[in-house]
Amino acid sequence: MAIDYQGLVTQGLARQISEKIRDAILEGRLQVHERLPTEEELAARFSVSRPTIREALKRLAAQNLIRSRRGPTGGTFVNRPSRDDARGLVATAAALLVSMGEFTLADIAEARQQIEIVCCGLAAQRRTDEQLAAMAEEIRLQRDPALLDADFCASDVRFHRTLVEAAGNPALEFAAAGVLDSLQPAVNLVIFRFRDRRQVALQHERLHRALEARNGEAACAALTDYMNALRRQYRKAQALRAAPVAPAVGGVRG
Amino acid sequence: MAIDYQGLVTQGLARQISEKIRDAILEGRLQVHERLPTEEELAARFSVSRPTIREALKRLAAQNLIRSRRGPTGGTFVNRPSRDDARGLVATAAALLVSMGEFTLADIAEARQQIEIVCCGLAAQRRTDEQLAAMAEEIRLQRDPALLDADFCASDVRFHRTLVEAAGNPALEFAAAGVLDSLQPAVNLVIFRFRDRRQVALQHERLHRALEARNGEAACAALTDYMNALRRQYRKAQALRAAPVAPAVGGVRG
DNA sequence: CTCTACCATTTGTCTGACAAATTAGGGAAT
DNA sequence: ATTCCCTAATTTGTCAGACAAATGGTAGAG
Repeated sequence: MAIDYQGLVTQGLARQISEKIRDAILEGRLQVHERLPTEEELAARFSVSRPTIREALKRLAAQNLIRSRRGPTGGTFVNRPSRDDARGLVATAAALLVSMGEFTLADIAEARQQIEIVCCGLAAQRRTDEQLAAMAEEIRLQRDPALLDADFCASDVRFHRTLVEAAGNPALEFAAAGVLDSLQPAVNLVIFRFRDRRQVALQHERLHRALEARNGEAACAALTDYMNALRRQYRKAQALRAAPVAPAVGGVRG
Repeated sequence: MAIDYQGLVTQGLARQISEKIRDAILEGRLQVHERLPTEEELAARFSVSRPTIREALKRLAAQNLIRSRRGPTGGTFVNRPSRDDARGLVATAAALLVSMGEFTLADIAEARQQIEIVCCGLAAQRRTDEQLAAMAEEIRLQRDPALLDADFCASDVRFHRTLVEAAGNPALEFAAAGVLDSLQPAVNLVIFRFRDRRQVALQHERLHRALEARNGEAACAALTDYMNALRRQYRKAQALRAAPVAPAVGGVRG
């Protein structure tokens, strides 16, 4: 392969430029909060026009890699990527894959169960009192009969996110982000009609007590029961969707 | 909160437009492979200029949500998001977080161990012969003394990715993508000098045999030993970095 | 010394234009 | 009649210049 021919320039200037800058950030040649040259200067450096530079910067802005401000002290700055930003990116990607049917609900439920079981073991050792209190607060919320279904689901997500957080491992939290923030709502949307909210709150409380006592095995058992119940309800929902005698399930498409 | 004041238009037109289109895709109002209007028509619809539309489209292109082609049958099309694209996004985000020091190496190692242990149990039941063969091939590669360190690490990553794949759960695979594709190379870069390659290949083979026999517990045990050894070597590397008597570790910054 | 008004700088957006790519269709040659 | 090539049309990619909006600094007035 002695062929290069000057690097195949047929891929779009903006794309190449954005990748150059992205690599510079990833490799640390551009420090966080460092201000990069003005758009005009960048255009001169790369020998392209300003709109092209702007398109390249937009690509990076879409990934939250840079931020821009107007004014004399303004300009384009390298962003410190926050965990929440990363979580959002992962959640979006996961949501897309779900909506395209790349995952089955059974896949999602299983992945969630396995990851959360891991978290239960770790959280039993490492949970803080604050995290315990946050879980208790969600349980209290979930007991409110006036709570809307959507809010109940949101509370459910927050509860389980707190569980993962209580495992005290940011890397694990990152890995779980996609499954929790995006996949669980998908599950909820399908089957929340069939979920007994009091039962859910009860199981949550059982889990909470186990973590309070730092009893990892009890926590795992509680979670397993919870997930098994969820799976039963999911199968029930699936059966009804397969043979929809009564329009019990509201159509997803409005 | 009776305040809205027409929705705060101070966020950038391109951003708003890209979010509108993104939501349309996520909610299924735009089908995959559907062609959306030409840039000119979009500009007219949104009452903005074409560069603004282009900036919005660039943001979406950066997320692989759309693709563009020139020509009469060209235009902008909705992309079917592939798992590899998603994996790439997650890996990039993870790499960024690692380079910013959001995760410690201990976090990463633990997350990897926990997730892979889960996969071991599932893979013992579900692994296909093809996956088994792929693992064997990697082991054969890893036994080659002429293999470069970088290639050895790459083979290591592929081996473990196959393990996750053998668990037969796409959602779990997605969750593990960040930890495997991006975090493990980071680990390898730090400590690969200290890893006994024959030892690694041996442990891999032990894992391979356990999966071949569909023995989940043996697979978990093999992986645990492997990860514990890795952790020991990591601590050794860390100690050397803390007190660098000899320049055994090449600087990362060249 | 403090506050206000102006100003310079930088990004955000617009207008208009041309270049490049790619397909459709017509015309010519076999 | 069929096949090949060439031209034209359409759409994105890039460029150039300009003005608007925001924002922080600074000079001047009280």
